[in-house]
Amino acid sequence: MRTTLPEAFPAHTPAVPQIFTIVLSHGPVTRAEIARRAGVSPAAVTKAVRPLIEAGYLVEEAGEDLPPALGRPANALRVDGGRALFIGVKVTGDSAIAVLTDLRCRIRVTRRASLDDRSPDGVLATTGELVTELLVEAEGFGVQVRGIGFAVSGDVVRTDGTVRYSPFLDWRDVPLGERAAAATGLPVTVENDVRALTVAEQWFGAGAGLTDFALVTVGAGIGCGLVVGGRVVSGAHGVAGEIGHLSIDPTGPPCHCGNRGCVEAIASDPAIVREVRARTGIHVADAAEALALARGGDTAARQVYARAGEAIGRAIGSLVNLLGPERVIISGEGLAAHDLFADRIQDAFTVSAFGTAARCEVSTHPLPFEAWARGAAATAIQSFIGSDSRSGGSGWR
Amino acid sequence: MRTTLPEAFPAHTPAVPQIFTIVLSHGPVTRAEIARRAGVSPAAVTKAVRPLIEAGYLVEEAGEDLPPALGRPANALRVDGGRALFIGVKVTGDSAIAVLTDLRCRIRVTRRASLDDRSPDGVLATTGELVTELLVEAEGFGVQVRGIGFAVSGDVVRTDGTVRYSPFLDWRDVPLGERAAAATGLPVTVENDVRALTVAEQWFGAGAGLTDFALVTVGAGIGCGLVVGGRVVSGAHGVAGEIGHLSIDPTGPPCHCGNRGCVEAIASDPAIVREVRARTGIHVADAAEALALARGGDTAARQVYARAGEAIGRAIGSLVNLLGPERVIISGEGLAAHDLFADRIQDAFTVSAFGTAARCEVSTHPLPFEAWARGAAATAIQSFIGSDSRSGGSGWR
DNA sequence: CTTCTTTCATTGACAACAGAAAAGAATGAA
DNA sequence: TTCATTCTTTTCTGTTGTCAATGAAAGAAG
Repeated sequence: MRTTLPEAFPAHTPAVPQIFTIVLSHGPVTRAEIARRAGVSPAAVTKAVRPLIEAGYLVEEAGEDLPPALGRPANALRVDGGRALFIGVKVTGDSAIAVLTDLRCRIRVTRRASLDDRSPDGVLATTGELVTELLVEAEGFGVQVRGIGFAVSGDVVRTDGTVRYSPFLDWRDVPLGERAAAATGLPVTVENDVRALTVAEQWFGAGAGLTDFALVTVGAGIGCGLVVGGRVVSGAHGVAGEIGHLSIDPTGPPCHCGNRGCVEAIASDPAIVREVRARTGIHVADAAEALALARGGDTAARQVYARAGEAIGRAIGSLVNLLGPERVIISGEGLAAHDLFADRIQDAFTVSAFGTAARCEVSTHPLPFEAWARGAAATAIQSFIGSDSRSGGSGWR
Repeated sequence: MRTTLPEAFPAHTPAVPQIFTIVLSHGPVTRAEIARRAGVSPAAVTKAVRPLIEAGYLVEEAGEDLPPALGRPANALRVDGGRALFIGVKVTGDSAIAVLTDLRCRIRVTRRASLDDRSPDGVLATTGELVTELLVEAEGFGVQVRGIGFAVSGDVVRTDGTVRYSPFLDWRDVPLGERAAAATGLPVTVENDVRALTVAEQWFGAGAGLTDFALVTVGAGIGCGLVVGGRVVSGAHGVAGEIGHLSIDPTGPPCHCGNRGCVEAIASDPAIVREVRARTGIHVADAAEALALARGGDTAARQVYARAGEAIGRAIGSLVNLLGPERVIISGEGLAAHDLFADRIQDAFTVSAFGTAARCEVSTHPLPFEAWARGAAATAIQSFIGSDSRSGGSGWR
């Protein structure tokens, strides 16, 4: 027996997605504050939030305000995360991870599976099982799952749910969204993995409330999500943020892209492993072993990490010079080596950043691997509340 | 005797600035086409456009359509540039240039003056004279000047018309807009020079109709204006596009910014002069002499230009990898040496650009020096038609 | 203990805007 | 001549959000 489900999201006035997003990312917030942030009248806020409160998506926060305030005390609003569930799926080259989140993108359940068959059929079969399991879990919460998001690395067309090209999966023009929607009967969003993670950070994470920031992910590859003027950058051809192929040193090691000295050819896990082997003569098997060697005090190995940090710092310097963001968030599995290169990143950045750009704050923000799947869920939430159509607006010309 | 002046711009419906901008940058265009581009109904276009036609800002283009069309022939609209005039002023370290343009940003009159006194008072005096002369010229057209734009290099706060810091002028926190408005009684806009030029290109130039492009200016410095998602990028702290301080080579020549191998330390006019002197032993006085030497066949000098081209190309590659624009437009006085480094720019870009980013078209687009002042006028036009408030919109969070 | 001030929230009237649908206009095709 | 097609306009209608006034809930001031 399942409790009654709330109706579709009552986004019947255009300002609703904006207002809801403000409440979502700015915690409990008063109507007056919402009105100021959104640049609309308080009356408009009152009218917009009423249906949301009635539908249960927003609740009034009792008491706990900033006590010493003049005038009538404000009633803060917050999102009741429990009124809707979402599923986010991250697909890598050899595994899939899926999370069940609430409307506030808090992870409730996590499921993983290894991926033997990378073909579209194989991936759909594996992720389909994960999704089914999570849908069963969801029944325990008595709340319906309102959307599924997929995060895939590569060239993804969000608007039509197509994976144009994914090197890791060796996919070309796969209508993932369409197929997954057909299989599950639920709304499906498909987004590039880094952009999905960026959306999650923009709304719920270290980028909350910022209009200009960058998220740099360090690990098997070096990726980057950009938020400029409050909007996630997709580029004219759907590809952007390729910070991994910024060439830092024209005499640096060759990169698989054909250029030399790319950050990815210096600071990605494979590059580090390769370089540690070359410099120490020790055949480390993977990034973990290379890291252990460096932690053990091997000077040559430590130098490899130092060099990686410098490359990342310089690349971030370039990014900051170009875009002038307020913050750069470094994340990814590669942060395991944080202690070995964090200082180098900061130093190289400080040297590279020009003028006021140096005001940009560069910080590391470790994220568990589920965060990638959480990012996928965030895109599903975005779509559910009707925010994606708007924020993707043309900004005309 | 002066003809009757049109009233203030009738932007009484929110869609007017957008629609007017479309007509402005897409030449004669039919209402149906406007509706498609703007994403509004044809009815809305009809209604929005009528007051503009009545006020004389738009006129119906007779006949000359694309002849072989089915159905009722369309009536194209175009902007009547002659119905309003604007003044654009570009201030450099040693001179000021001012242009009188029409509403379509076509230059009608140009005036220059050398700048002996760079203090705010001195600049206001000199530019004030230029503006006065142009206002006199404007009377000959029988049309009122509706706004003045200033373009200044450095950190400029457009919203309040303040020059926060301009190294060339040695200004800090100068309320240029306020003072100029008080002196002239006209609306004044103040914008960073590269961003102003970018606006002009976005509306009237090589970037017309593109949502993602970059304008790279080569000359005494290396600058860059960015348009991402249809909006000019200003960065969180008002500074962006510092492509000149992208470091291309960690072992390159030192730059005044403290880093090494910046594009500006390799490819700016002063850097080229310095390097040509060092390599040839010939004491060339300025960029023109260095250029003459290279054109004369001096191998060492030619290599300096080749290296400059490579640096620019690599920097553009970085930019394109990060932002994925549709086009990069190279301009500036430095293009005088176009024949000496254009190939190198293209080659270096092709090597640096990753994947689909390489689809980006890199083209040179020589602009006369007045173009900088024209950019300033473009910002005045933008402000006049009420487009700046909108396009600078928050895109929330 | 009242009264004032301040801020937040709500209400109802109102104006503006955009969309839908239908009609009209102007052409080529059948 | 009639039809099909496309562009443009008109009228109507519903939605949105602002305005201005009002109420609510506190602290501050006398």
